[in-house]
Amino acid sequence: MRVRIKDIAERAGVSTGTVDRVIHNRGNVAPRVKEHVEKVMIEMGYKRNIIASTLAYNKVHRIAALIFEQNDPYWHQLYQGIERAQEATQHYGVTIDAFFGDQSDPEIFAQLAREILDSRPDGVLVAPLFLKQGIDFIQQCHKRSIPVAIINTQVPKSKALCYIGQDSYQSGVIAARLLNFGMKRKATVLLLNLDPGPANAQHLVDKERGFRSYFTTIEGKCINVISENFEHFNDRKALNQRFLEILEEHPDLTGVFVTNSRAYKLLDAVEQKYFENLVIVGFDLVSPNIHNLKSNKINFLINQNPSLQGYLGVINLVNHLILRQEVSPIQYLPLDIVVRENCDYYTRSSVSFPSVVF
Amino acid sequence: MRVRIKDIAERAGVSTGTVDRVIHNRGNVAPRVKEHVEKVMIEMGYKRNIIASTLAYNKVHRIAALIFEQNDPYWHQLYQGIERAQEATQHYGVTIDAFFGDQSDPEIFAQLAREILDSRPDGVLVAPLFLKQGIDFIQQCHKRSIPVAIINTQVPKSKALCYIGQDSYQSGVIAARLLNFGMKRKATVLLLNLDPGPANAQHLVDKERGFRSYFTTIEGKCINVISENFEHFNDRKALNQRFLEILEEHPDLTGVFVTNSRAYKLLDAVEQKYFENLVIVGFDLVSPNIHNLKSNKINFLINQNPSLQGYLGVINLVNHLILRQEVSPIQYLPLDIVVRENCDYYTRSSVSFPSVVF
DNA sequence: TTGTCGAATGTGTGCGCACACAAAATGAAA
DNA sequence: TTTCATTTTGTGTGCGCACACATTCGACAA
Repeated sequence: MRVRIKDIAERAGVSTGTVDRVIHNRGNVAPRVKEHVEKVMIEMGYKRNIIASTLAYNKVHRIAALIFEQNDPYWHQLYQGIERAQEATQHYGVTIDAFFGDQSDPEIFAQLAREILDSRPDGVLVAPLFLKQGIDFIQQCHKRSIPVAIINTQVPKSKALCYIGQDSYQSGVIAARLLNFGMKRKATVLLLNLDPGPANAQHLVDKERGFRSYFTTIEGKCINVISENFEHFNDRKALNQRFLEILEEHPDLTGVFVTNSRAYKLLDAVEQKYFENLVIVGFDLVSPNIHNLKSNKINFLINQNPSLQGYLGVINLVNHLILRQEVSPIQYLPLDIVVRENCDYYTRSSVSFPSVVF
Repeated sequence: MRVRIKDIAERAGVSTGTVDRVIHNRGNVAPRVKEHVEKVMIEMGYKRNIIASTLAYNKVHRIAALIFEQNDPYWHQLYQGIERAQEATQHYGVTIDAFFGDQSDPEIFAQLAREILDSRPDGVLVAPLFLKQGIDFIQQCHKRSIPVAIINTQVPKSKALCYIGQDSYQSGVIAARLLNFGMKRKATVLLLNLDPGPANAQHLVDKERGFRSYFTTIEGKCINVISENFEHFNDRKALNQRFLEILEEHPDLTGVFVTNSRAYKLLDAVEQKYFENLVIVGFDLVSPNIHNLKSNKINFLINQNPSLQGYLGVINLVNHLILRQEVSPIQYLPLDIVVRENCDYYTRSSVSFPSVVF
């Protein structure tokens, strides 16, 4: 049988109230008594019964999540992870409010951040897509002693509780390694940002650094890395035109690395025949990408596991807030290499989320 | 606020005792009353408060785990996962007894199985390495209404609660795909079982089937697949000799697929120079393998994630026993492709096991 | 009508803990 | 010494549920 407060109290010759005060550091305990009780607790190996504790607290913990539009498949997956965590933690009195920003509008992000701060949540989960506004928000939370779990985009030197996501630099390295597999001695590879641009998005910069660095280390090959930012990724005509220009400029192009989940946009915009000799590496198991992976148009996808990011973000907040556990500040998720043959096992959600807390 | 039994009772005009009887199907409730209470429960969206329920049950759930020697790195990792699950679920009154078998002795397995049955556990976790003895054990548990979670080795048509592990067939396919990357038009590949043999181990058979099937589907290549069982994998001299024989026989050998976690045994036994033009694919992130991966001697490892198997096995039993959740009968873990560049992210255990149940 | 027996229903207690409140001890001032 | 404020310690209640036990009801026979 586990040791209870009552057992400690008996052995120490005090009441349960006193033991309670010692455990919670409520003060008003004679120093000598406190010391003694602490000794007995260690001796008997007391561990708080989280079940009973949670029940007695009878408190609601509100977590606010600042993420992005649900109609983007990537963010939708992330939100699903959060919902799963919500289910898993509801018994502990956790409620989650999600706020959905706009990927192309930092101002909306800042506005939502203000709303969240006004609502005084117990914990915050944030994807700080915009570096400046993100840092500011995290700072404000820190000032109010609200723990913050960061996902998706790592913010250096932040005062957050933890970061959960990938090592962007290394994901660039992996992408390079994958492109390198079938590559000739001399070739050109394209790094393509289908994104508003790396100006305010550090992870794109990191990916490029990792990508380029890999090609400088390999021996016996001479790879020319070119990079391109293409902001209006929904304009298929323009994207098609630009890509054909690049192809013409670089007839030895053998690989394309799309730095986010939008590889499918490229494949949608440009005629199939141009890809026949190209290796394509992209990110994320969103359905249009999976479709292209299965029909051999995309060769590799790197899984960022957004749903796990959302799930673990919440779980870590709960671990901190309720279970009062140590939370490790940087939790890099694996860089899953996904090909046609192992794709299905990553998309089944039944496994990745254990239905159990602690 | 969540709906409580008390709320249901009030609204239905009965006592909490009656509601309790309805919830637990204890009988002795007038049919009309039962129906009414059920209706009110649905109306108000009642959900059992697992925290309070667990506390009130005040029951110890004993889980027995039948696994294998701890001094093998693979099984050691699996045991670590079980220990982690033990920590995570101790608050729910779960205790775990581990029984360690011998990989080369089915009789010990059977003996331990008997011991476990005698101890009348509430749930069983088993790695049925030996098909016959495994099926028998699962059968016996079923007869005694003890739920069984199977890990590591899938047992077809078993009456177990669930299987958690890899799809062996598909892992063979992936291995073939990985060997195929750098492969010439015409070549020989070796499938090597460093194991007592596939006689009683279905997963080895499945892996070979998957492996061979891949090479029959690819076009434009002519790959010769040879397979070899080598039981005395600890006899370095013999292993070296046999491997050199194979090399001599097949000068066009370009790839080796070691079907379990013992790829490092081959590299230990044979001189390095013979591997220079060989692609090696193995299983599992055990430290001698990782070492060889980092020094580029092993090219790919497929991660079977034994620790996650152990962890999820326990978690699923808990989900079934305590949380009374539906458990999906087949839970294939991803076939992680591990190379030098993403290896580290798989070996960090901080992430894969969320510290939270439900 | 009363008594009986089984079914139906209600009540009370404890699980281990958090916290409010009551009680006792201490110590300083009168 | 008494008084009173302050610190220290003890007690009781509730969190939501499971379950044992107490009570009431209803049908039927005597």
